[in-house]
Amino acid sequence: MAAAAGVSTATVSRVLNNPALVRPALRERVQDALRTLGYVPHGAARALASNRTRVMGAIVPTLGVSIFANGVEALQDRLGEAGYGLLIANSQYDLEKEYQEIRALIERGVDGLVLVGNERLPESRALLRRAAIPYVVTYVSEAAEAAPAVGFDNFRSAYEIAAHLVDLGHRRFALATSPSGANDRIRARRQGILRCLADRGIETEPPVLELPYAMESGRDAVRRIVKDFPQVTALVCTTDFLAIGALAEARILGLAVPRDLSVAGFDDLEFAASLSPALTTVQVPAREIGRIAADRLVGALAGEAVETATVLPARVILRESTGAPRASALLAG
Amino acid sequence: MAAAAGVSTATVSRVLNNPALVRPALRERVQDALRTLGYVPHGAARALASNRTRVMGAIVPTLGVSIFANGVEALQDRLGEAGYGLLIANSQYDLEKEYQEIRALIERGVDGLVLVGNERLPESRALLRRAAIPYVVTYVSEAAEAAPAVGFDNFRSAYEIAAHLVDLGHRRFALATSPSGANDRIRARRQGILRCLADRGIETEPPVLELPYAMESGRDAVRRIVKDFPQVTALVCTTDFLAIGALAEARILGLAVPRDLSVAGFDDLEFAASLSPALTTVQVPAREIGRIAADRLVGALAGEAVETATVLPARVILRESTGAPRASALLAG
DNA sequence: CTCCCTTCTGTAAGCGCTTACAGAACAGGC
DNA sequence: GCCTGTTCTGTAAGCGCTTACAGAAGGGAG
Repeated sequence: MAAAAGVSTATVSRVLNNPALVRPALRERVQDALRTLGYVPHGAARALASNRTRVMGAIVPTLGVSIFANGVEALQDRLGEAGYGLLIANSQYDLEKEYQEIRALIERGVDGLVLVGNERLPESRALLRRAAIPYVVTYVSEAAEAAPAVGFDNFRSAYEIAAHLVDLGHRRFALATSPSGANDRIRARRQGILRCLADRGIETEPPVLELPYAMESGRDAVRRIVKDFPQVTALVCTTDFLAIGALAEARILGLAVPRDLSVAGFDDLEFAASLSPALTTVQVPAREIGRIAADRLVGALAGEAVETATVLPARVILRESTGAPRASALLAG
Repeated sequence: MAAAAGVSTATVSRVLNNPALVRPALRERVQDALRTLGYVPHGAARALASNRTRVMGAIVPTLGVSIFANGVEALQDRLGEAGYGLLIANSQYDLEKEYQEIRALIERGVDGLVLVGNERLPESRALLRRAAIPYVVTYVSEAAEAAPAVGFDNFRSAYEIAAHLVDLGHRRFALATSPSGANDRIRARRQGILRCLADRGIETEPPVLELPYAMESGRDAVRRIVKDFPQVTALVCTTDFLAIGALAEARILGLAVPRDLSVAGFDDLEFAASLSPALTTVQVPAREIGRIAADRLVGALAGEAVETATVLPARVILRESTGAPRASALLAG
């Protein structure tokens, strides 16, 4: 390659990495040669010599949940624009697996890392510290570690959606949640809901149904409510998945939503708006999170000062699945 | 590191890559040192010396479509088990962007590549040829190139779902499809449907509505049908997204599904089964595709002979959104 | 025209591994 | 105990780049 343009490899390298260093005439000669030869730099050699792989890593619980899929897509788009690649891995909501994946990504030499949530094994933190690479924690509003956070306030949004239901007149609640082990986002949502009810003077302790992460679980929740907690008029779910299942089961059982039962979700999946009734839920700024996480990482590598936390708005979207409870329910409550 | 165990770097390398070459006693001494020092190999140096990055690349149209998100997740899982990482990129259904991403991934030195579909720029093919890395094309049932295919038969499945509707007694059809440019899968589905209708002697040429890929488009389709093609009793969509929008709009307009209008989708998204009515659609084996694509790539690098094509079953799932047309419609048709 | 200073280009030393090759260690046969 | 053959380990040469350093080229002042 260098020979073809009659220059040294050093000059070629400069044309590629810092063209301003090379006199225009020479630069163009090299660029021509580059083009006609269809030269493709050797990434590994570059990485070894420069100590930068130009690849970032991201570990999300699963791509099967669209807020993560969308976040990763936005992350990749932005990183691509900045000249970085993206290595991905899934933790499956398992801290041990997350540790393994962090290790694997560090070994592959990622320049930076995007993680989800604040819950992490001590070994993971140690690994991160030793690797001395920048990383951001996402989908949460504050970082428990030195890393900046990019996300939204799960507690607060959940609090607000519960408040909306209280304002509508509901007094008897039930809560359906996916497993909260190793998932601080879900725990924050749950706590936000319970805290709101407590603050608003709801005296009846709401049943909390912790169920597997699946639509089927939402159905179970409704069956349980009908059977064991018939006074309940509002079901708050910590994810849309559960809420969608709940809506489906309510229809099957002949419960009118929201007249007999109000249902609220969280995440605002694409389908939430097209359900019948359309689902009241919290819109999660997934793409925004991905985009900003990319910027933070690229910025950190460029030596920018890091923000501690970027808290994005997560709005409650009022739709048809929540409404005032029936008068009879109010009396019964 | 080597010093800590009192051996040469060559021996350490052997312990890591081919332990059988090292005498057990020495091997353990080295492994101990490895552990206590928390040694992490330097990926780029390894890649440079061995000419293998242990990273694969995948380019999908978008992660926002869950069949691709699930496929990528399964792909990553399997590759991870085999010791490979996964670099991802999105083409956004744009062949030019796909070319750019292929180039970027090759430059990063991926050992193999997973692509979607058979439609590709000549430049992309040239790049792939020159890079001389194995790759597989997915979500299609045959490869137009030297690469093996891992997927299912879009044409055939679409044909079958159309046949189901004809069997139910439908004679007036409409077709809603997402953009088919740069998307051979969608084109195959469309052709499968049209071919079936032709084979079955449906004489009225069905209107084909090509619309943007969005739920909203499904709504548009139903409005168009009501307005311009009132005799239509069956709407066949090339993706569930459109079908779900169609179902939503039908409800709004007071059309009973399937009595007034049968609606069929394609993809079997998670929600398809929970809609009301539940959607008749084609189940796409996304995870299976990801898993097998990983195996093919890993196998090719291990020198295994390549299969030409792996065609997985994609079953039609009959649910509630399709049924016999009203008698009056039949007469009108 | 010479000298000095600035700007550009080439030389060469790595980056941290893998691996061909050669030499050391050991076992077995005589 | 010596020789041969086998098994193991060390030596050293890269892998294809980047970059510090030095040397060449060019420009202006005297």
